[in-house]
Amino acid sequence: MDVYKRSFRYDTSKREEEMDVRKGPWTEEEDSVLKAYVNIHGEGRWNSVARYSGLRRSGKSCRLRWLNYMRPEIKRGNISLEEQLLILELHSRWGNRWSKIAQHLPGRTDNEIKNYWRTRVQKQARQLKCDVNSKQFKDAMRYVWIPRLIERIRASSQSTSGPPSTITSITIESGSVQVDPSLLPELSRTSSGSQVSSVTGLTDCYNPQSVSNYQNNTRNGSGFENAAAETWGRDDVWLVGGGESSMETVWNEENIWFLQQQLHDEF
DNA sequence: AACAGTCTCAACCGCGTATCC
DNA sequence: TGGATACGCGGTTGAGACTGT
Repeated sequence: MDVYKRSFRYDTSKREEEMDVRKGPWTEEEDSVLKAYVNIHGEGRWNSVARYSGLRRSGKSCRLRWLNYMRPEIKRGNISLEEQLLILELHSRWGNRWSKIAQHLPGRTDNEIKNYWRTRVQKQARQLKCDVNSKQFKDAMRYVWIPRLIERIRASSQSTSGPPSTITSITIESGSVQVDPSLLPELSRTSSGSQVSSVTGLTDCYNPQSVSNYQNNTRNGSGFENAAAETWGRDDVWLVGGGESSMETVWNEENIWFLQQQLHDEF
């Protein structure tokens, strides 16, 4: 990569040109300089950080490095099932508002969530040969992926007594998953004002009968949806193996092939 | 072991908005 | 009020890691 390539933007880039700003991966030394500076002066005023810390980096670069990598509360490691569930739900509500979504996942950055979406979710859409924004894919998420995630969250919370989730909107207690209704209004519509809605009810929303009801209530069910309703209600169809990630479990090859058939019968 | 293809994620870019003077 | 500057967001890129042949 050309780490010294120049930008011709007017504002900060103009200054960057003048001061020979460094680009590319950060070194440990740069990290410690940034950390020391932020510890003393606090976050914000990133151009000042760049100017006075001695780093030959742009303010933007300093900000990004701090927010996405160096903040002490940054959480590392795989996105948990609860986090996946929340990302799917919040994305269905807000779309690509990554920073807004990230606000509800403590320790996760917008960049991380964006990467997760692009690498995992969009990949599934590609495999299904449909657009990630298409109704078909959204239905697949809503009626297959999300219910399976909920099922797995419940199963894992029953089988382990590990530390509670750090996600404030979803908590797991004695085998049931509690979801903050303010974040999932669509799913909590039936909870009549209680502070949390149990996913026992949420799962019910996704059983085959409910899917069928949904179809009747919206439009005459298509072949895709009818077949999906019949298939997605059956756990054994989607559970292959045991230890893999929830996505691989749900989107095994056989089922992707099946969904592809159903999706393209529609066209 | 070597190579090719794929995946992951840190970092960059451009643009829109907020703030300052 | 308007221009300059700073900040934040979403989209994109590409190097390195990983996986399959």
